[in-house]
Amino acid sequence: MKLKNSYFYTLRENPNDEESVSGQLLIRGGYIKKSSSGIYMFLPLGYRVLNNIENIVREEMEKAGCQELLMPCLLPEDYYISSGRRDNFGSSMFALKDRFNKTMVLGPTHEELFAVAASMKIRSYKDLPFSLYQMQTKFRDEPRPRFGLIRVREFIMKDAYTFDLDLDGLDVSYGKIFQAYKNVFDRLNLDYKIVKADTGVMGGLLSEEFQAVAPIGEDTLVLCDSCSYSSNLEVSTHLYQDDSEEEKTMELVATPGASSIADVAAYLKTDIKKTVKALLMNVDGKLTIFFIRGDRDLNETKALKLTGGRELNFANDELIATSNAVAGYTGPIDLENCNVILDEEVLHMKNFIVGANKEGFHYINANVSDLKYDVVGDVSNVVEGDICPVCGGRIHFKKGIEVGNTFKLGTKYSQAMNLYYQDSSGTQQPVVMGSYGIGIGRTMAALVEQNHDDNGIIWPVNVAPYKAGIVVIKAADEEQMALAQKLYDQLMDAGIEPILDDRDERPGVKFKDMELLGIPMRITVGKMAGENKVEFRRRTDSENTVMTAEEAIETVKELCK
RNA sequence: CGGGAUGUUGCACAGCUUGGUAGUGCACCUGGUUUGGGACCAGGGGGUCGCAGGUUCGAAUCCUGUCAUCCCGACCA
Repeated sequence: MKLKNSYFYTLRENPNDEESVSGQLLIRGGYIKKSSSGIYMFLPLGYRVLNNIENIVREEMEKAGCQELLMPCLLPEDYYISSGRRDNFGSSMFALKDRFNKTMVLGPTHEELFAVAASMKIRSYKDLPFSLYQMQTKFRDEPRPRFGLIRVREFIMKDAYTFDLDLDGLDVSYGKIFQAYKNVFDRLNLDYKIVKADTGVMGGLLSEEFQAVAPIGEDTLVLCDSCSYSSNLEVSTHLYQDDSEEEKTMELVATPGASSIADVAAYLKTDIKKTVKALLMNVDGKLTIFFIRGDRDLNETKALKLTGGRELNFANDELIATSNAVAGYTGPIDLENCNVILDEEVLHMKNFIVGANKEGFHYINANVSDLKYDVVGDVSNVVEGDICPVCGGRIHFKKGIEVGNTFKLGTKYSQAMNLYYQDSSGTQQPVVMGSYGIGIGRTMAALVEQNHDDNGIIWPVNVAPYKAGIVVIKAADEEQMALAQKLYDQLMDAGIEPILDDRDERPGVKFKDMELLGIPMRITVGKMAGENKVEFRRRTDSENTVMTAEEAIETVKELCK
């Protein structure tokens, strides 16, 4: 691409409405442009990067034996009603009416439709296994899109689906795609972790996430210092430490004005870890009170799973008033008319402090035998320094961007969508499915988050929109232009399309743009053009290397391998 | 959906408190001087001040409503 007469622009300043580095750099480099909240144009450069990532994903999927197809985006909502997911997605699904007043939706993910496609092929056990995938635009009406391409409402996802006879078959198919995903992210040179995760709205038996490590990530990855334990915070567990104190007798003490757990601990001059706090929640309209150690947070995913609830919010005063709980002083001693849930960790605590259900009072030296509760379960979040559930090492956190996700779905969708096969004994059996996604745009953003400096993006060679850039110092100089053109032609012949900056700009502008864009290799054609000499430098280098034009071509070819 | 903020030319912003001819930097056009890390000088083009009402002789500025965008939270593959 020659910059003169090409669609190309860069911005010198950061956009005022973008916080993430990846969003800022991609916008400034003219890769993407926001069209509305969470919806972006992929401009020529951005589209090339997107295609490069897609092609790597495509190659690995094909290698794993997956076949590509293309599903529609616009679907009757009936598919999701059949699977029972219409309500799960709720308002995060874009819906519209067609001219016959039929409700259509924009697909947020396509398990249902793939099950329909699979049903065309599957009659007997001899038809299995196989797998399908597509690169396609997905729509999710996120409550709060943010961070450039990281959380958006319209995005391209590579989604794949496997169809198997049984769980053993699923394990094999799952393993193949899982390996393909590792290959993809390894090839992209992404710093990533694979973590166990909640199955969420997808349902099923197992979910694992591929998380690009980045401070801006919205997921918390729980990792062990000494083993390979890795898990999303939403499903992480830890080993409990038993308090070795002798049990004492519970005692009522006045704690005037101390209604927050931090106040209570300070007032009684105790470690906050010796306190048990109450979280008064509304689970599907029922007052549910969770008791967890004072320094921990409630984990909503676990809480909902344990209670079997669908929606969890803080309880309002009206709901609290239906019980004898006293906000700020709630304790699991004598609660009535509510569901009382004790975090499992409390069973390992001794002589702790709890609310007395009496304004201005707490109990000290409480023990589990003093408590009245309905259910015990793990409902709290792990914190850094907790004990690894696998090896006993210490836990630490990292932030991650979820770029890929794999699910063992089991038979949830095949049963809902009537996808059965006949086994060798002639009986109908539900097909066992798996589902697998990679966010292409999100992966692009994650790469920028991990690969940039003060001057701009630093693309890995295999996703860069152009692998090499030729900067002509003086475009009006015929000798320089002729050599630049020669380099351009030879790289084109080698199948490596470069950028040729033939604009009538000052050198500084050209260098800055090349760096902002993140072009991995730069060849500068300047004063030494008459001697057939150029300067070469990689985006990560701080110095130029002088070499002949031929050497420069060879170096580019070498680094592109 | 709650809380906060912001909408002024392609981009980034000032002006608003205290109403009176629409500003600055970058980008763009013309001319000149420059020419190896975002040049300089001179001249120039481009804006229904998000939108709709209202107050006023007069509104970018004050009031009401509305829309959009961002941030925190809720929510979320």
